[in-house]
Amino acid sequence: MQTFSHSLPMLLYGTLDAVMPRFRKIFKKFGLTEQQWRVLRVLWEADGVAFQDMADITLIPPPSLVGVLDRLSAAGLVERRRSETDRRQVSIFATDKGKALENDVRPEVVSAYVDLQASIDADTWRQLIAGMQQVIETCQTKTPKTR
Amino acid sequence: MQTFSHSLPMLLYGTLDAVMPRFRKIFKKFGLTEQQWRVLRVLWEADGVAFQDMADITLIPPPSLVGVLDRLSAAGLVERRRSETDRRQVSIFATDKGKALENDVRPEVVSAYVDLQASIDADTWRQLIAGMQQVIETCQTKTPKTR
DNA sequence: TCAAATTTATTAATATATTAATGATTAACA
DNA sequence: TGTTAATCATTAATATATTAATAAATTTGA
Repeated sequence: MQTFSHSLPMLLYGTLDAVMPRFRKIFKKFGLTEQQWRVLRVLWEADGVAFQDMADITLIPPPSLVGVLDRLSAAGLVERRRSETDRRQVSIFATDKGKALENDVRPEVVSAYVDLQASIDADTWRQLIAGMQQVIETCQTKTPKTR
Repeated sequence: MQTFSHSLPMLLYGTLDAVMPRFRKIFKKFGLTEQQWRVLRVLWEADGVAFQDMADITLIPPPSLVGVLDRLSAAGLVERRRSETDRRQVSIFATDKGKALENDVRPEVVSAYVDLQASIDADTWRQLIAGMQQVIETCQTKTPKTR
């Protein structure tokens, strides 16, 4: 079973399973899911993001993003605005309520992230990050995005 | 956005998004989903696996595994057998039809995996694998499994 | 200019993830 | 021994992923 469990995909899944529960616990404390947090995290850094860009940055597939935004809208945390120049396009904005969440949620998330990073040898961490970036770049040059 | 997109979780998700489509295409060619393939992959190596062990090895959460096994059973690829000594426990076995799939699917998957690995510098690959193993081990010593 | 092709967000259908709860069984132990 | 606690697979409810299809809007090219 060694080969299987030590394969790149299974280790990627396993690392996420090891790392994410602690973050999800924080999100849940504020009534957020992981995907909802990703959307807000992006808007806090630059409000007003095109739907497609949001999908690309958060890595949430467009059909899933529709539902995530529906629920964030229902919670009064974000709102959609249709472009005047091209009425097919939609941009997403954080509401005041959505913006206000940042001060509560983000410090805890940052703290957990700092703890995580501190628990790993610095060189190992750097190589891990660099390795993933290389895999991503290599794959997308071999299989360029259709868009 | 750099900080966010270069965080460990987002890079893990991004790497999976970069790597998995090619494999999923192969699975689909044989009518399998990724999770169904994982279950069969385990049974091909050692038939007759306890439900709980299957969940642990495949990283499929037990509630999801129930459905995966239901569909694999309906397709005639695996079967459940309840333990005689402890009737709570269930073990999973591949049927002849399930076993027969190995010769068709696995070579293609192995080939894609070899290609993937060959596209990445050997040292980078090794460090990537080692880094993830270290993160997994570090996290599970700090948060030992409840079971 | 106008019909065909393309883009954009969305819907649809099915599969899986997450968290909590449940029913059946077994273990613990007073 | 009998009752309580723990285990195991499963169900339930909701959210997300995957793939294909669709409706509305825009672009393209003859």
